[in-house]
Amino acid sequence: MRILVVDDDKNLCGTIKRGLEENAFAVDCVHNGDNGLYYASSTPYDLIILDVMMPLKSGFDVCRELRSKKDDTPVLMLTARDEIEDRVTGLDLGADDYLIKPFDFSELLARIRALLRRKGKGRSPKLKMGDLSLNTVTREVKWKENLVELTTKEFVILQYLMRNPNAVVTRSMIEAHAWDYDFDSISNLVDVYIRRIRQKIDPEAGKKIITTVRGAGYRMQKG
Amino acid sequence: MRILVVDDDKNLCGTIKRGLEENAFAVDCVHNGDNGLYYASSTPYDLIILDVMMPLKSGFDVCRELRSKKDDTPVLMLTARDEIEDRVTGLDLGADDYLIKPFDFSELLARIRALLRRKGKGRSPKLKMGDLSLNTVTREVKWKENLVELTTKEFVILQYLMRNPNAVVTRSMIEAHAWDYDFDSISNLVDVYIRRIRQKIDPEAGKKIITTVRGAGYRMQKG
DNA sequence: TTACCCGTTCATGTTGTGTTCATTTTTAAA
DNA sequence: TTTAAAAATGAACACAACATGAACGGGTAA
Repeated sequence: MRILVVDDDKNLCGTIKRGLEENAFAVDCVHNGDNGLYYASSTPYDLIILDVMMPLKSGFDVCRELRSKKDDTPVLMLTARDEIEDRVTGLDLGADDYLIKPFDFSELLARIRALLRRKGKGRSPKLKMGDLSLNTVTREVKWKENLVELTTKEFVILQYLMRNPNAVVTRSMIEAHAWDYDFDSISNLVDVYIRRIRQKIDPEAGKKIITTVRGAGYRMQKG
Repeated sequence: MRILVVDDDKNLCGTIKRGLEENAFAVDCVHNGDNGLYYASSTPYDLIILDVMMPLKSGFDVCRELRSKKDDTPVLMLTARDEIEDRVTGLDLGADDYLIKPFDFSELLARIRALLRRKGKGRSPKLKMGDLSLNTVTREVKWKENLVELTTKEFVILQYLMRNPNAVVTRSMIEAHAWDYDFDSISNLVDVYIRRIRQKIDPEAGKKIITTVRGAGYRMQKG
């Protein structure tokens, strides 16, 4: 899950980024509206967090321009308290939800999850494929009742694969979802991670759980 | 457990805040109805203490607006003796309990505990995980029948972990629940506390009781 | 005042993860 | 069968994340 944070308050950006990364999101931060628009249109994000009050180009402006480009990425607006009446404006412009600053982080997280679910991106916290199950809340992965210990990156990648059952998931897709904006693509990082995930789930059956589609990517079959 | 106190009497607020913090609650204070509403709607509290008599917006007003927003956070009303007849009004508006000023602090505490229990937030006063047990009322923590002496903050954090068995609890989550509203997040305070708790429970087995989930946070396994 | 406790910060040590790279194995096409 | 590209593999390294010990300072009690 990739999230773009657009806020001129670098401090707040940092806090949000850290918190979200703890929750297995990949986060990019930019500090003005123009960069926000640029990032948003050049990369597929699952959600965009937009501060309303920014110099030069406001969150409203960014949101309006996004929607006029038929970009329907979920947008969560951050507004200061005395801008509350702007809420209506924001929602009119196509924002999906708003949050009043200062806010509690768990509240932000809850709203993000709700939005992703609503947009069909997040779905259930429990994923299951055959003998393999994954719980995004407890961060537990089980293979035939045995707990599988995965690192953060491994967990993110497996989760992404499981959210796309039966589909071929290309390396670039995995890279785009699991890493930040700037990623040097000429590397076999994804291969290495797939190997490790397979190994940890089951040293023998691993290759059957995540199959290789030569020339394209990887695939997990449902059932 | 986070509590919001709304009372225009700053002195009383301070007293309540201090008393509750000594009993392992995290407390925010605001001094008028508008701010109360704002805080209540932007942050998830476990309980709200509302003074009835406040200039501009009364406790009744705040309570009414809260409930009309489908917010069912437990509300404890504080009323002066000569406003007793207002009791009915308050309860009608959705307050859960009331207390007559001046009151005894232990009485306040008892009612808060009762409310939290009733609303299922406090759940059982006794938490248990393997050889470790924690009693929220007596504030006792036992490890294999041995009493463990924890400071307030240590107790709050351990309690929070134990209320979330098996789940990964991130640093941001711990910070949000154990500290007041504004917390400078770039610090290793949580790490230090975890270390102390582990040490006090059992210098050797500590790391097994509270496990580290690298890149995410900490976890306590049930069973 | 002095002494003490607790919450907090800081500097330093330790370890696991993310990443790179070189080499071997598999696969599909010539 | 041969060959080249794609993928798998194992090992090594760097650094960020975490662990740890010590010290500071404000508040409280003796």
